[in-house]
Amino acid sequence: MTDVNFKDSPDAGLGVRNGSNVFPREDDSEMPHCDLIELLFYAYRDFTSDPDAKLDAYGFGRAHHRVLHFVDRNPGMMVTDLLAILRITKQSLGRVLKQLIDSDFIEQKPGPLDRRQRLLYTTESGHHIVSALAAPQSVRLEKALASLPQGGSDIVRQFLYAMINDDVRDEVANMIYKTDRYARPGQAAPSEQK
Amino acid sequence: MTDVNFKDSPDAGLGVRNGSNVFPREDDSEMPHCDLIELLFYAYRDFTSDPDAKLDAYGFGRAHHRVLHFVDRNPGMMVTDLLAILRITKQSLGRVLKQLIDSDFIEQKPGPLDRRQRLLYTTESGHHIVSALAAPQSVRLEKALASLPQGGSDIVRQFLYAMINDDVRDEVANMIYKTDRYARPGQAAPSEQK
DNA sequence: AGAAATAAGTCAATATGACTGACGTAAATT
DNA sequence: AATTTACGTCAGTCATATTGACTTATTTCT
Repeated sequence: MTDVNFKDSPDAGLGVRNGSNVFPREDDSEMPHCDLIELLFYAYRDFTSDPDAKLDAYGFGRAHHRVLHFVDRNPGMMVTDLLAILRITKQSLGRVLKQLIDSDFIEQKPGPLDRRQRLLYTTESGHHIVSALAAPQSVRLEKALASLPQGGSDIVRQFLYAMINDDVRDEVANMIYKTDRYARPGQAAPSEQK
Repeated sequence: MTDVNFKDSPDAGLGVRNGSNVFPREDDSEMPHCDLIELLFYAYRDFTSDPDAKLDAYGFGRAHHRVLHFVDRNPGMMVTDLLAILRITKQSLGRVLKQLIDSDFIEQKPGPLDRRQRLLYTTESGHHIVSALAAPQSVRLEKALASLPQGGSDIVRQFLYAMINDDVRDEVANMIYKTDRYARPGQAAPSEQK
């Protein structure tokens, strides 16, 4: 049923699944790294499928997930920042963000220094849903990393990092690897939310 | 302008970008592997952005890219196989596939053994567009892999492979790592197309 | 031979996530 | 005082996906 129907191919399974050297390179002459292009597709397809079922229960989609995730990890972030990360327009974000605010998963507070800003925070229930959505992804990652030899997870980090556009790489690293309890100087931590 | 506005954070840059041990783990207590979740998002975002500009020129979207890619790599594949790979419905595929056939990038031939089938092949122009779309992605991958230590690319392959759902992992490996010149026994190779 | 399953396609209606362009408002910066 | 920035909104559109029902041809099963 989930049979993709290529197993009767004369060369099916050639060189694959044979101990430690799992992936010999195929002929690269015409399309180098084609296997990685496809592996990325499949890996991401299944990785993102994890939270989808849970999202349905709330009537949300992947767009909501992304917003929830980044707001949760960067409490007090500006709408503009979120737009730059997601690479979408204000209008596209608008509907999704409104739904999340209306359903009390995300909260907006005026910026204490710049009152034009409406800084974003997850509510308690927002934080919970983020954890619930991340859980299956964490499990999948944990299993995948566990299958690697020593130091494998650092290699994977390096690889993914190197795949990001050069011009935003540093910004991204700052976003990911910071102590995010106090995103901006003089700003309230999420735990201080009313 | 592309400033994501978190660099004035007191801890900006903490521990990041310092030589070989580029990525120390942050506090994992609340959300393990959160950094990898985000790295995957950013890496895939930029990876898929490469072909998007070129696709626009043809009036196509990512859906067309996916179809073109998999048909090109699996000449003579069935529509049903494509649906299983892309995890979309027949109706969703229908429109995209029709456009690709109408614009002469994909060709359908009745299956010689089972005449219900309409096996899919890329035309010459279809094959060319696939190469053009893959080129920037190959370059990005090449650079990313070059930045890794010895054996890094195999680790990455292993990781991505392990991220795929267990139940389809073998099928996927067969699809990726086969000699795809003769996808089915007794079937014409793409080079034999009229 | 007849029934059931499969491969492919189609119709209609709908949802989601994205887009462009224009406009408004408040607040900060120059 | 003028400009820029942060945010929001209105209106219209497009691409990609969905569900459900139905048709046609062909193969397979009993």
